[in-house]
Amino acid sequence: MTEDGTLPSPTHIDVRDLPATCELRDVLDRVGDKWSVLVMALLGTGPRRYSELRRAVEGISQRMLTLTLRSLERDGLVARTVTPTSPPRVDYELTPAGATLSVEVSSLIRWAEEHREYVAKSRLTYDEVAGA
Amino acid sequence: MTEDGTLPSPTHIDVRDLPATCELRDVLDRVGDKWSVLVMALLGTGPRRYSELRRAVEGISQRMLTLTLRSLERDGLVARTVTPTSPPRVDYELTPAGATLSVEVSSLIRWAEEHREYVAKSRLTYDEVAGA
DNA sequence: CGGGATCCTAGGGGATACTG
DNA sequence: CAGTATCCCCTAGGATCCCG
Repeated sequence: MTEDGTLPSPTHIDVRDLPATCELRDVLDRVGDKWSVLVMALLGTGPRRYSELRRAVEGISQRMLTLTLRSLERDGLVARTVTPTSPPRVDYELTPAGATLSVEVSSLIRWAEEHREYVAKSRLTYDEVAGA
Repeated sequence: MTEDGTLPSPTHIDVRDLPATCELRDVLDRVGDKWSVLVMALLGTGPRRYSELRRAVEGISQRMLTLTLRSLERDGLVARTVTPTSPPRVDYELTPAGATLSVEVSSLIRWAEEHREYVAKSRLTYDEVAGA
């Protein structure tokens, strides 16, 4: 809340744990969204063209890829470079700030890879107990 | 890569970078969702009761808190303990696997905190140029 | 090739009310 | 206290077509 700089009411508990939850949210939303994390991780390995990203992220629609890239660009995490050849060529690469995020995101993906089976198993067990 | 329009090396791109994108997705979705990351981070500092979480995560609806906790439990990341006193008491804590994720998630939050201003500034600049 | 503009639908998620 | 159940809105996001 409090966009004007005034601090939120000091009466609440959480602030020590999660300072400025609300304001963090929209930064985290970028990380949290469906595609950004994949795109960031990919760009972490080097610049990519639009079409490369489209093929690499497999399953993303051109609309969402564009939207994702725009948001990332807007947030200063990705830089867009247009080379007006014909056909046109557009490259995307991480900014320095983007690179630092990419590191975090990549370790998140690593976590997901390492725990994929565990999670799958947990779900089966849970559903089994609850379901039937 | 290639300065002209020709393709770089053949179909090399994604798989080694993002193996099994599709299957990773539903694990990442848990991280990516709006509330899980906050809840995980909070639980990373110790067990919490339902009502504590509700107040701490401030802004979450009881519905979403329950849903979030259920998913996390289902994924084997959070353990639920009911103490049938009256009034009833329910505690949530991270499982060992959950704890490892909590670490990742927390560093993500730290990133968000550290770059909040940068992101905000970037957005202003971008919007300004775009002429919104 | 790299997008913008449109249309449209599933389901994420808030508000509110009820229960053991 | 710790949920469950309903209603309902809204927008994330896929599909499609077009354009420089």
